[in-house]
Amino acid sequence: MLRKLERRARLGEDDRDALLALPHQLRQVSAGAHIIRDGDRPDFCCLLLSGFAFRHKITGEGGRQVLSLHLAGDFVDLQNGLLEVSDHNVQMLTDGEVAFVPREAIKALALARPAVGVAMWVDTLVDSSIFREWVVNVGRRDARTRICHILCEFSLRLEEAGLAKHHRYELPMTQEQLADAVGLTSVHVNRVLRQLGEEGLISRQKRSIVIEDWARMREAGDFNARYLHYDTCAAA
Amino acid sequence: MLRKLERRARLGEDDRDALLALPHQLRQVSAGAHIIRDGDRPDFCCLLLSGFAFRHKITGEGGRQVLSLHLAGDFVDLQNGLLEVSDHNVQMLTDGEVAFVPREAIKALALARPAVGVAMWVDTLVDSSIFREWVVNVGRRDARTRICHILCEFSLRLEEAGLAKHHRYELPMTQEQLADAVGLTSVHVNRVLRQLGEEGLISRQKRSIVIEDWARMREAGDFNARYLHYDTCAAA
DNA sequence: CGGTCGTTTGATTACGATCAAACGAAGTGG
DNA sequence: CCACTTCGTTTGATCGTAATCAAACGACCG
Repeated sequence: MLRKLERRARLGEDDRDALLALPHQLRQVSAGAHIIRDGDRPDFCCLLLSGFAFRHKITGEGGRQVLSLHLAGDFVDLQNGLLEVSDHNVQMLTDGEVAFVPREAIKALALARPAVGVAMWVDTLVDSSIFREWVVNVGRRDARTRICHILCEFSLRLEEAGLAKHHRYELPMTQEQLADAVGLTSVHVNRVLRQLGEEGLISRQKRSIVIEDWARMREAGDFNARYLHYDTCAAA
Repeated sequence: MLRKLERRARLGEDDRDALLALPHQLRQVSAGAHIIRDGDRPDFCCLLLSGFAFRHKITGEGGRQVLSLHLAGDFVDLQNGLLEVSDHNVQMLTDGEVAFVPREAIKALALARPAVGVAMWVDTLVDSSIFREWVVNVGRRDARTRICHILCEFSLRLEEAGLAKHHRYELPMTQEQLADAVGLTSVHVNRVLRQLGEEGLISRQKRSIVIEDWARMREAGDFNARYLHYDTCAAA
């Protein structure tokens, strides 16, 4: 779980020990469970140990916008270590296990061990980059392109986490949740998915997705993995 | 210019001195000048001293999505201090002055003075929060709501920076750029602006905007300033 | 004085939303 | 074990918001 952070900055032995020594409380949570709600003043931030989680916001009209998907190993809400009040919801997508780490411990760690602080910072910067790409996705791409794009992103991220191979994976969300991630209705998402299947770009049964033609899919989704910053490591 | 950072974390005298001692190169830049391009490997990050800047991405189809607006005093591209390659463009909206600070100096400062590192981290976390709100804005709100929302955001941010008063300000961008920020066409933005004027929510002449009825505007824009995190200060 | 850029207005089109309904799978309870 | 509910998926028909295409206007600039 801290393999991710280590990729983000060069950490010493002590740094790693300090991370592992973080006080925390483990909890089993089931699908749909709320971890944090918009407006809360949480006194912890949460590290996802297994399962999937997502962040989202609800508009005044009742619309939901999914903001991000989180995999096992993600520090889902590092923001909450430093910002006073949460500006969005965090909810479980599947059953899973979460470690709750006190805010103060995170802050203290960042101050006491700057290398760890920088690693966590980089982690949130990559999150930020993904948000930017999502702004582009929902703001300036048509339905088909949006969906192809997000399917590409999921494929790479799941593969990177060892949860997928050969562009074949289990979609960790319903079509309705997917729709809320790309700013469309579930009805339209369903139609586009069918069409992508007919065109031979993907095949699927239930939630299982196979990207049959990565090159065409990349093209169709206007996808460039640069924003995932897989190559970045802030050497200390 | 470092007033902003000081609001984000308690800094000591030494910390402030270290910030002011950052090596940098001043440059006058004119409207439209590119500061960083998508795909660059910059060796600096830039602090905006005067004028306005914005970040944006271009899709494969040629569409532009504006990602953020930056005011004098903003560390526009702190990401570039730590991420290897830029995932978006940064461009000047108006003439202005920019200080270029070497990447390595930023990294070194974050490691040597953790309190400053945390302050910069918090700054990027707030940026992140704004990106999330923009995802919601373009993903799940209709044209009218989007535009009201962004006009509210600009009003507060400009006022906070001392560049506006009583919900009256000079819009730092053209309607076309505004359209690219909210994921609409400039034609439609223009129509909505006219309509908002007719309804008495705003009045305007050229770029000058007055929000005539803040309460109704907030309502119309589904606007809640929480995501700007003005109250947040990570005490050391 | 033309030329460019940004704004404004009109007419038409189209993409995706909405409304509606059926279906299958999984889970619940009698 | 089967009726029944619930949830997610699928398909069809219609509607509406914002895009597109087109053109005129005003301001500023060289």
